[in-house]
Amino acid sequence: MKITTRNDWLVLRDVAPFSLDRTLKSGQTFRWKEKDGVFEGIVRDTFIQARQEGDALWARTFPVPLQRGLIEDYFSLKYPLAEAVEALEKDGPLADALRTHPGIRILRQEPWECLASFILAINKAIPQIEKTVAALCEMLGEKIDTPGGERRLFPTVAAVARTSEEDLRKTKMGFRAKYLKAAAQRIQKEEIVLVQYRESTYAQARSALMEFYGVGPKVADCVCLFSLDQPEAFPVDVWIARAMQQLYGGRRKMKEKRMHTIAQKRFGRYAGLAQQYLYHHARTCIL
DNA sequence: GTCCAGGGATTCA
DNA sequence: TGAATCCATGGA
Repeated sequence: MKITTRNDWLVLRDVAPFSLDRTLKSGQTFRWKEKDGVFEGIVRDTFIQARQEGDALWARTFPVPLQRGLIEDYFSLKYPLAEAVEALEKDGPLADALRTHPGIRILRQEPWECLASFILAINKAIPQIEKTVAALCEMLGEKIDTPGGERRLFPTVAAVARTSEEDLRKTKMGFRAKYLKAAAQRIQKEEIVLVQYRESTYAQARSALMEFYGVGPKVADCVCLFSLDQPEAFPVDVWIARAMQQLYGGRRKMKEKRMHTIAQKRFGRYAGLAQQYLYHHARTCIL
């Protein structure tokens, strides 16, 4: 990867394999918006505009320009994706998904935003999740000025913790409000630092997350995979369950426990990546 | 009106 | 242990 600048744009060349579009639309994150091929989003305190031209990723950041490290880190551009895909392609049933949707990478998100977002995602459809997350940010996020207008950061733990369940529910999060508030209050009270689980084993990180009220195996796995450097995490939602049943299940109904066993055995340290391709494939093609 | 969604807690057998 | 049931909400 070679990086140059054009005015305040960063140009990251030779990022292949990488698809900005598929990566941001594969259900990992809920705040990015696209117009005319330009994606706009907020990562931590930074507003980002990004577009892809072939094997080059163009990006600019506000208010601090040229945040090359942030871009490389968030999009996992240094992750050896070609090597991972080559290994996964040896698994026959997975080959279609890998070939049909090249360039999906696992984002490296901020853990609190990731945890909160996937609590809000419980038993919701993606457009609804996006609306609720947007409403929550609008209600509680800090304002920042950007060239695209005024935007808001994702709300802090403290901001959520001090908001009543009744007010949280104004964002249409429903029964998830008590889960979200409980998580924020516990993090604050016990001074939990979520990024510490980047240094833990997958099993430790997963079980620690499941101690949060309202966080089960699926939400814990999403947070492990999308924010805590736990690549073997394998979130099983309804789409993954269907895909696993169809590709690896045969006649009898496969239980969730077995799906995790299969993922670990067949995909190992690439399980999370395999899951992301299966998820996108299930939603766009096979089911 | 009915079913479903990047599920989890609770209740019941 | 494991299988129903309830939970809010909006789109299809």
